[in-house]
Amino acid sequence: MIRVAIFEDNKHLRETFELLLNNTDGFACSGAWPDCRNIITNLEVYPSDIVLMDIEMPGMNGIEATKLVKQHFPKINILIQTVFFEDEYIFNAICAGASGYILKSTTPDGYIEAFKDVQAGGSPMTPGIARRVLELFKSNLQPANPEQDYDLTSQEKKVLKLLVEGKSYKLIAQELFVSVDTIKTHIRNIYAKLQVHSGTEAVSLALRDKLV
Amino acid sequence: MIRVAIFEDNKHLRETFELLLNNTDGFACSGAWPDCRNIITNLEVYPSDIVLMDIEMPGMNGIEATKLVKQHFPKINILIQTVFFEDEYIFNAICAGASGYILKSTTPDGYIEAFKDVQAGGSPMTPGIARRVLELFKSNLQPANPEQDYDLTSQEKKVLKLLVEGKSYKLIAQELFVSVDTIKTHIRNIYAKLQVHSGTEAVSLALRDKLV
DNA sequence: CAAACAATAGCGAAATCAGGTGATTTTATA
DNA sequence: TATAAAATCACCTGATTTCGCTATTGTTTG
Repeated sequence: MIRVAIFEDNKHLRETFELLLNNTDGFACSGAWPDCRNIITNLEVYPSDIVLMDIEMPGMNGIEATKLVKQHFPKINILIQTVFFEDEYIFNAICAGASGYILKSTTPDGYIEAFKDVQAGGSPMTPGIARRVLELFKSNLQPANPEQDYDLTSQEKKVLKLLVEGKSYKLIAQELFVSVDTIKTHIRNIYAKLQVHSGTEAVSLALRDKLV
Repeated sequence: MIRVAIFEDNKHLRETFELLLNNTDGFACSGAWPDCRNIITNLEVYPSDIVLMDIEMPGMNGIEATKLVKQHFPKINILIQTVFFEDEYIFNAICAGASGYILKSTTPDGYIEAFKDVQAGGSPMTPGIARRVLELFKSNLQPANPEQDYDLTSQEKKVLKLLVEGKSYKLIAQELFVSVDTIKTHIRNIYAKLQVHSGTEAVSLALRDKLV
């Protein structure tokens, strides 16, 4: 029996969900509330496997509530439903720990499917949402610079790595068993190749372009 | 009419897809190949809206092929299908520009649905895959350190930001319209708060913990 | 083999930085 | 309005860094 708690401010929708769940084999509605006041207490009193969460609600919004629930009940899967398509919402919902994100246009069967998917460890998503997630993923993850190699030699890479770790010339020299003057030479060459003029600049560039 | 090109090394599957597409209203199979040799030429000769791409294929694998196709035909949507559930594959497929990622267990109707979703600008995903994407998203995007604030004041943050940009004390002073000695003081305080002893260390930490 | 490159090393000078100490003014907030 | 926190500035010292030039020793490669 999969227990689903509903947080949805629209009375009609809320009651529809409740009815749908209680009339579907294998499902039960563990509770339905119009807002997230006392959400933690409510979920303590009415144990649930899944929370269906509306984003736009009076008082605390669904994303804040998601964070809160995840803190107190990490095992509960939270399915976000909304009419909003905004990247901002999607992004925040994911970061808050949502296990799924569906649009409100979904059919009753669609909801039941989504609940089953969530319970099985999946993350149902409207394809349109999924596309946004992929785009967000790409734009946030790929640091633009694919093929900037700067032609650093292996020794130069080692030196740069140690520089990134905040080591001084002297320490780097010790670590690589060479003289400080050699490190000076290497760093001079690194600066020339990266077109920078200070350690901080080099470190910045190295981290941004993933040279280390 | 949605034109779908198939790249799938399994002969039986390939022919099944061809049949399915040619017998579904609104769809046509623009071509079916067992590998990605001459994929660009093939797609030039047989224009397509969607490519259904297997990952595991002899010769060039589906992810490499996806990259290639996206380079030449940015408008073609590529639907990856695979039996693999590996994060590595999912990650690379997304970065390569795939518009969807479904498991091979999908039903014929499921494929048609997926094609429609892709054509409508969505990214159909098996819920299990979607979960992996969300996890990847969270782990790759949130760099571990949510609660390290270091209590930097707003001016200190500005200074740190400029330091990260590789500016010297003198330049930072000019930019903030204060004296170099003030900048020195700020940087001394920043170092104390971050527990570091050099600019490179501070920049490293700032970038890693997203303080800027 | 000669040329190019990588890695090593040195010297010197000017600039910059890291730290210590102390102090004043502004701003926020209880 | 009193107090704390933030922001400002100064002076000093020693250490470190940046950058100029030069040079030797291997290694690779056309």
